[in-house]
Formats: sequence, structure tokens, C-alpha cells
Amino acid sequence: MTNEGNRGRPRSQQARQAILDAAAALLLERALSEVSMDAVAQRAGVSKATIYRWWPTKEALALDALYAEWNTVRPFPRDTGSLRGDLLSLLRPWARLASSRPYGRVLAALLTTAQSDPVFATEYRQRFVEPRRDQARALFQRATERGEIPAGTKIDVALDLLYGPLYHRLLHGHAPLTDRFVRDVVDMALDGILPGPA
Amino acid sequence: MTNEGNRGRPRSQQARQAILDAAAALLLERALSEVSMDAVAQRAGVSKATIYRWWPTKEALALDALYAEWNTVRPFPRDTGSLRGDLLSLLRPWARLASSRPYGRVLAALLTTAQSDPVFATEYRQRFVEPRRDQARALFQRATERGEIPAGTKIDVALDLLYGPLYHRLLHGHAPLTDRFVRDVVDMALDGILPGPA
Amino acid sequence: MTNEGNRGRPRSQQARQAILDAAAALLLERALSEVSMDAVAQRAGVSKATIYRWWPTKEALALDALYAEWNTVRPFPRDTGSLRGDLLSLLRPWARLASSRPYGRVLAALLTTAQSDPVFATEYRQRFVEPRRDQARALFQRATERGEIPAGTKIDVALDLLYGPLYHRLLHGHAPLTDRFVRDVVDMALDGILPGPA
Amino acid sequence: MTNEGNRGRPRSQQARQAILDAAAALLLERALSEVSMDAVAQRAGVSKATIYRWWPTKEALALDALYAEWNTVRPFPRDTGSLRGDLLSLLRPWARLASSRPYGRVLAALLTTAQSDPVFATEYRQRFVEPRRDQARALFQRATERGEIPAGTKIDVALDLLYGPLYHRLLHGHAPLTDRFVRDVVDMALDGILPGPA
DNA sequence: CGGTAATCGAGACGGTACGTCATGTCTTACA
DNA sequence: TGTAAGACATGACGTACCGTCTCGATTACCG
Repeated sequence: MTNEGNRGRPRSQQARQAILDAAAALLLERALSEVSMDAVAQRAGVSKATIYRWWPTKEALALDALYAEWNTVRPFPRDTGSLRGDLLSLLRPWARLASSRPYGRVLAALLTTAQSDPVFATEYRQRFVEPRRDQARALFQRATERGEIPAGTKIDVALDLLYGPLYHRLLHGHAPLTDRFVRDVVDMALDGILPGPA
Repeated sequence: MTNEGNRGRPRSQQARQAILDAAAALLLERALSEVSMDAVAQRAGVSKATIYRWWPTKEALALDALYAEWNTVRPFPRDTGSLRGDLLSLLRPWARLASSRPYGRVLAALLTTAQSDPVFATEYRQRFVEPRRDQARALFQRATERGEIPAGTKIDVALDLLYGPLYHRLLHGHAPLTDRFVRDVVDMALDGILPGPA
Repeated sequence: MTNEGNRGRPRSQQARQAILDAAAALLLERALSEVSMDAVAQRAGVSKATIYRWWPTKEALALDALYAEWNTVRPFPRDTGSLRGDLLSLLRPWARLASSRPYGRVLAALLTTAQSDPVFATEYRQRFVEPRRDQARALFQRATERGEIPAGTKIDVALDLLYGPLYHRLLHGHAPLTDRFVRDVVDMALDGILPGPA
Repeated sequence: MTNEGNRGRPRSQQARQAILDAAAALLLERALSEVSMDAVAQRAGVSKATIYRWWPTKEALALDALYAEWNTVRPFPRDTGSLRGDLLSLLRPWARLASSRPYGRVLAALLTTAQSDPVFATEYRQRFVEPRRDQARALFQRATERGEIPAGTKIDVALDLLYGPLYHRLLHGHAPLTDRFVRDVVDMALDGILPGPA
């Protein structure tokens, strides 16, 4: 960014952290559109110019702030011996985290920005979406090695079949995102809606 | 709303339509946050006060405008004789419409508002989500009567399993929302990821 | 300016006056550079946008505000029967007004802007300088008709010879702008520094 | 100022000169308010802190920079044998210098600061005003010794009568500051507007 | 058919946030 | 210690949008 030759006054890490903390706190209080940069600056005890020096837009700041908040709890999926168990141990913590606080509000706002800004969209996906998909992909790899699923299985579709319903409930809110729902999704995705051939 | 006794000058339907058209046109051009009420008023040749008389917020207007735009093409699912065929005939037009224009941009914005406004959220779901779910529900009803699926099938989960992945791709854009993808989702949702019991 | 066809909400004269009053009050308190548009807006109970709608810059506003303040006292020169008496009755009130309050501060600031903005300079002169010169010119006209001064007298030089010293003391402040000084200037300008030819 | 014991790294005279040159160059390009300390620092290849170490304000720097620029041409009034000739040889170079470049712009800005800062005002007058008045005073002294003017002549008023009109045209710009004007001012100041007693 | 009442376009209004810019101070590493 | 680089807190800038308002003009119905 700036300060390439390590010359001049170094960036204040204290200010950086205060900004992220303030932004995260405000984002959990109210909608992104209701959070003003002035408010973030004031709560962080920081100049608005300092925020804009490091984050180009409010959305970019929200992305970083939410990511920091989000990653304080980093789930660690266990190897349960079966794809079903592995998926449950991966998705249940995600669902609990996602619904534990008004994260959906921020995610929706970020998603809105991503619709019009491809660079932002990529950044968003790399932070929030891809890591989870990679974890799930590893589970499917393990299941393939175990022989649980055939080699030709379309993994990317399977990933959408699992995460899609969770995001759907998180964002649309037509029904709650419970542990029970996660189990139902995993079961139905694995076994299918139609009864297996007798 | 107003004018209960039908007294005074009646509401101009011409103005109403011009506003909806202008809003729709602008929403397909740019993000909701980039569309100002002044711009809508100017494009519609209408006073800002006239807009606010009939729509409380920009989001409410966007909801109506998108709905009008969205419903110009109303898919009509055929009875294909099988749940698989029915679902394809229901979901494929939806996916085509959803990805035919930058509707995702508007939907994401409406969804963002819905996160903080329960009344708006209900309105949004009643317009865009529930009708589709009702249609799908009818297909499942038909399948149950046909004996394709058992009586205890959790329909709501199944609905999320089908629409969730579609919304997921529409909103996250990590991969395109193609006919092929719709088919893969339907197949995998119906048959399951795991191979059926031999 | 705007509102050519008398359409739309008419300009609030109340707001206009409140802005001018607030600006004048602040300008008498502190330097123009210390007066912020926010402060004027707040003191006037008015939106900043309303100020900018009618005045392009802070300096233009200051010009209007000072002019209103300045013109509350409008001196009326009497015909005293002699050029000397006429000039005294014209210049003494000017000097008293100019030094009665910190007008020099504002005038210097306006003058500074005028140095870089020809349009503003013209406006400034038309408001503050030309009317006074016109008044003085009339006195000289009367004196010519009386036969006090010859026909070929360079009036414009004479005007500078009278107003120049007054502005000089007002702006440079190397000595006070007293009634006594005005009398001395008038006397010396009329009679000359050198003793008349015996 | 600082560095009384001559300890540590000595002040860079090179930096000092570069700062003054940069400031002078920028001040001749645009108004003082348009000249930022950052711009001066950058043009001088110097740190902003270095400027502030030696000059408390932008105005103080401008004062020094203009003074250096101004004094590159230092007029040397000749003894012409008459007060009229002496004054012309003093004032004509001043007027030429003053109108040769946009010095009026800087002078007006300094004058504006002087209105609110008595210390700065004194400094300004000691640099730009008093030396010229002292020179003129000497001419009047010579004229008194020659018997050209009576002993009781109010010299300070006479000085204002001469410099006042010049500053007036320089700052107000209602008419150009030509050699012709200087001659007219000297003539009219010496001889008076009224015809001498026959 | 004239009065009443709600609508309309136009556009000014108070308010709030925006993103930028300049000021003057500071913190580092180097000279 | 002086310096260049540059980050920092502060605070004003001028713009844009929001949602409300005040006009005069229009258009129905109702008496």
C-alpha cells in the first residue's frame, strides 16, 4: 500500500485494531447503512482520514471487521469416520455461529456490495466462502478415499446443496437456522428426497 | 392509504406507472444505493413528494418496481408426470429469469433491508419467495399422491434444498446459474449424494 | 439565479436574513478564515446546503453580510458651501464607521479574495468603493461649478489622494484613523504639502 | 531560537533557502490560501516538520519569502535637488516593483493576517512599510533643510498622502498603478487640489 | 356550476453523511 | 540534534441525498 521503504512514521497498529473493534461493535448494533464513518472514527478515537487511508470504502472496512469478529471462533472439524458425521461437525458450528449474532445483516450488506463490485466480490468469497468450501471439499475427498461416494460425484454441486440451504435460511429468514435443520439438510442431501431403490 | 372518501383529485395512474418504470430502469442500470429518489423523480417526470406519498422508502419502491419487472414473465409449470420433470419445469425458468438481468443486485439490496426490517422482510417473502415455494409445494403434493415420495417427507427442508443452492449461486456468484446446474441440483437433491442401498 | 418561473417553493427570506445576520455577527467576532460555514449555518439555524444554494463561497457571503451591516448607517453628506466642508462631511462619517468596529479585518479579507478573483473584485468595488467615489465626485462637480477648482483637475487622482490615506491607515494600522487625521488629509490634499506661491 | 549551544546537527541553510524559494515561487503562482505547507515542503524537497521548526505559521513563512523576493531589487533614491524629484525617484521604483508581479495578492493576504495578529502586524510593518517611510522621511528632512517646506509640516500625514494612494490602487485595482499615476500623485500632493493663492 | 379537497410538478428547506484536504504534531530511521 | 518520510488527530470543506415543506396549478366530486 504505502510506506514501501519502511520510511516515515510506521502505521499505528493500535489505531488499526481500535478501528476494527469499533466497526465490529457498531455492525452488531445496527445495519451497515446506519453505521457512519464518523461514528466509527469517534468510537475508535481515531481520525476519519486514518480510516480512509487504509480502507477505501465502508464496505471494505466492514469486510475486515466482520472477518476479524467471525474468525475469533474457528471451528475445527473432527474426522468422525463417516461423511455424514464429518459434515455435521463442519456445518453445525457454522450455523451456530452464523445465527448466534446478527451476522446475517452484515453478510447481506456485503453481498449487496459484491453484486456491483467484482473485486470486492472476490475478496468476500476468499474470506468467507472459499475456506469453508475447501474444508468441505476435504471431507468429500476423505469420503471418496473411504469409498463412501463414487469417484464421479460432482463435488461443487454437493457443496452448494449443503451450504445453499443454510445461507438461504440465514438470509431469507423464512425459518430458523437450527441444529435440527442442519441435520435434516445433511440427511436429505446425502440420502436424497426420493426413497432409495429397494 | 389516503383519500378514503374518494374525494379530491384522484391518484394519477400515469404518474404511478412512470415511477415504477423509472425505478425499474434505474435499478437495472445500477445498485439501489446508487439510485436516488431525485433521479427516479426526474426520470419519471414526477415530483419527489408524489413518490413519497405512495411509497414510504426507496426500498419499498424498489420492491414494487422489481416485482412488476419480475412478473412480466410468469412461468407456468407443466405437469410432467414425475417430480423430477415437474421440478425442472418450475426451477429452470426461475433460474433463467434470475440470471437474465442483474436482478441479483436488486434482490441482494432488498434482502439487506429485510435483515433489519421485519415488516419489509415479510412483504418481500410474500412477493418473491412464498409464491414459488407454494408452487413447489404443490408439486410435492402431487408426488406424494403419486406415491413417488413417502408421506413423512419434510417438504420445507426439501424446498430449501432446491431453492437454497439456486439463491446461493445467484447471490454469491462463485459459479454460474446455468440450466445444467439446475438439473444437477434436482438430480442430486432427489437421489442423494450417497449411492442408494444396493 | 434559480426559480425563474416562480415555480416551486419560494425562497425563505427568513433564512436569508438569518444567514446574513449570523455571518455578520461572526465576522465581527473573528477573522473570516476563523468563521466556518458550519458555524454560520448553526448560528442561523439553517442548513449548510441552503447557504451554498445562494452564495457560492464564504467570501461572497461575507461580502453580502458586511454590506448589509455597513449600510445600516448611510451617511448623508451636506452641502456646506465649500469643497473642504463637503469633503469633511463625507469622509468623517466614513472614517468613524470604518474604525468603529473591526471592519478592517473583513475588508482586508475581501480584498485578499479580490486579488485573485476579478469577478469578486468588481462586485466588491461596486458595493464598497464606487458609491463613495461617486459621492465624492459629485462634490468635486459642485466645486467646479462654484469655480473653486479649475476645469482640468484630475478628479480620479484627487479621489485616490483622499480615500487612499484613509484606507492606508485602516488596513496598515500604523496610526489611528481619527477625525483629526481626516481633517489633516483633507487640508493637505487641498492645499498641498509645499507652501503656495507667494 | 533553538540550538543555542550549537550542539547536534546544525541547521541546514540549504533547506532554509529551498523553503523560501519554494514558498516564493508558489506565492507568485497562486493565492496564499491556495498554497499548502505540504506543497511547499514537497517543492522544496523538505519535511513539513522542518518548516514548522523555523516558521510558526504559513503567514510568517510567506512574510519571509516575499521579503526575500521583494528585496532582490532594492531601489536607491538619488538626491535630485528637489523634493518633487526625490519623491519621484523613491516612489516610481516602488510602484514598478509592486505592479511588476502579483505581489498585491501576497501583500493583501499578509495584511489580512495582520488585522488579527498584532505581533505579525508589527513584523509586517517593520519589513515592508517602515523602511520606505523612513526613506521618505529622510527626503522630507532634506527638503526642510533646503527650505522647501516649512518646519511645522506634518510629515506622517504627508507620508500617508503619498503612499496611501499607491497602496489604494495596488490593493483595490480600480485603476492601474502607472508611472503617470505616481507623477500625478506627487504633483497633486505637493501642490494641492485647490489652486494656490494668486 | 361553483366550492371543496386531494393531487400534481417544482423546488427550497433542515439535516446528515460523505470523502477530501490542510494544519500542525508525532514517530521512526538515518545522518 | 536535524532531517525526510509519512502517519496521525482535528476539523472545515463543498456535495449529495433524504424526507418534508410550501407554492401555484390541476382535477375530480359534491352540493
